[in-house]
Amino acid sequence: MTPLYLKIYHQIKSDIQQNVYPANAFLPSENDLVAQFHTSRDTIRKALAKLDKEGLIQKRRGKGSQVIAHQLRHFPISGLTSFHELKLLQHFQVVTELPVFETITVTADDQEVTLFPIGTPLYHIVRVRIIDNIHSVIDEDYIRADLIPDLTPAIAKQSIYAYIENELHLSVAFAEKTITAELVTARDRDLLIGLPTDENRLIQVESQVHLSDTTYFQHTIARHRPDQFQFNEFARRQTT
Amino acid sequence: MTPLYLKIYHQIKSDIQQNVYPANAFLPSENDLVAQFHTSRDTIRKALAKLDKEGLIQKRRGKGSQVIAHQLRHFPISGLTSFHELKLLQHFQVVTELPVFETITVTADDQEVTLFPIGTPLYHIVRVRIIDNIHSVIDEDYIRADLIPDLTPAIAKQSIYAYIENELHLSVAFAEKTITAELVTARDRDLLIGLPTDENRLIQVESQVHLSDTTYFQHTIARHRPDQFQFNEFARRQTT
DNA sequence: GAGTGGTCTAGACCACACG
DNA sequence: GTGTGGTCTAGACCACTCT
Repeated sequence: MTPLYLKIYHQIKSDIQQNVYPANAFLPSENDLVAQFHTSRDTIRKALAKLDKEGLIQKRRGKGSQVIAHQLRHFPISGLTSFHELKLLQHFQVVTELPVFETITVTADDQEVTLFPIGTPLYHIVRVRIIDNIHSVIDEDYIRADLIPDLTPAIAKQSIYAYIENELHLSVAFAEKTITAELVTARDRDLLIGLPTDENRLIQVESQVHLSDTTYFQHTIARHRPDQFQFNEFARRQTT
Repeated sequence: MTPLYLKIYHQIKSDIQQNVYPANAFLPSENDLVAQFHTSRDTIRKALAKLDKEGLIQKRRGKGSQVIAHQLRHFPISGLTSFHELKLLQHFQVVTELPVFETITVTADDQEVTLFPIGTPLYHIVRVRIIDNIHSVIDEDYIRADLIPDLTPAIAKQSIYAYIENELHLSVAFAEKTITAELVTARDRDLLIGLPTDENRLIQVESQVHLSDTTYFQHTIARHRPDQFQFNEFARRQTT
């Protein structure tokens, strides 16, 4: 059963996108929405809080909730959305290659890279994403094999997250991400066919991903061809 | 007057950082906290929601609120925090140069770059940040001069945000950010003294910043030396 | 003064985890 | 069953904006 506040959130979000509430217009007041949806103010406020967090509206005391006019029609790449889901939103032709699919056990050497304890059984998966015929990204994954069993190359070529969430019914909760610019290695040049020779760095997005019971189950290193990389974010000023 | 839920948030956050609640431990239940702080459950839940959003705790239905053990002791560079504030958190020696400080009026050419309408009066400010003796960042700002009057080079060398918020009492609300890797220009080489010649790109963080009445007042382009760039983020999986 | 969103209260029922 | 967090209600008072 979907919570009521989420239904209201989706309704209002849809109305914003359909221009029922155009950019810079004000939504009905919270009291009006209470009457309109036959619910309590707290429920309305939860729906509006979610719209606010995502950057669709700006709330102002004494005035109302105003629809934000976005400069760039961005879909945030932020917020832990997987590659597969991202590509569905867009209309790119994507081919995935799978140069590495193996199971390993963490050694002292691996430990520093993966941040998993020695002895942990892992899947080690390397995928190359070819987007509209350009070798764009190298995705390297280390995934705990005891928690995520029976991974197959077929699943890796589709969506690992869909398998984790829909088949295993595990809940992915949060990740710590770090974006840096790293020097190109010989292996990078092997995998990213067509990378111009004067490019000396790739943009790296490194993530440690955790389940909702806070167990750390996945380490991902995505290395992007620099001219194909873009990261968008909607950020609110901290209130502290 | 600070709202009660923020006081409770700060108290619990401090307790987490002081290891009163160590990593992986559970906080007292919401009902216990209600008794402890002599308040209502909703107020406690607001405080916990803020801790959850910032990645300090993970809430789990039927179990409790667990302190997240962070792999990297990160302070998120995310969330619209200004350069000046960031540097205060750390202990770097920072020198700011000010090669450009001028007022301009937007022309047809500028419009595409700044996204401001033709005729808008702007401050155009370029700052170079030298961190621990390394020329690390070029900050280029376009700021609406009608909204943010009387800017001076002295203010630009300190913190423009402190001036906006503490002197003008305006409220910075949100920004749209885009991170890309851009080709180095001749001007970049002039300003970023010491940039290695084999580096062909800078990491660019472009932001459109808005006030709480949603007016767009600042366009910022920060270009980082690639070996000095790092961007950290705590991201939760979208519930949609 | 009227209307707006921000905070706070006190209570209810539900879904889930665990013994 | 007991305890946990998740949702929802109905009401109150406050701070702010605008006329």
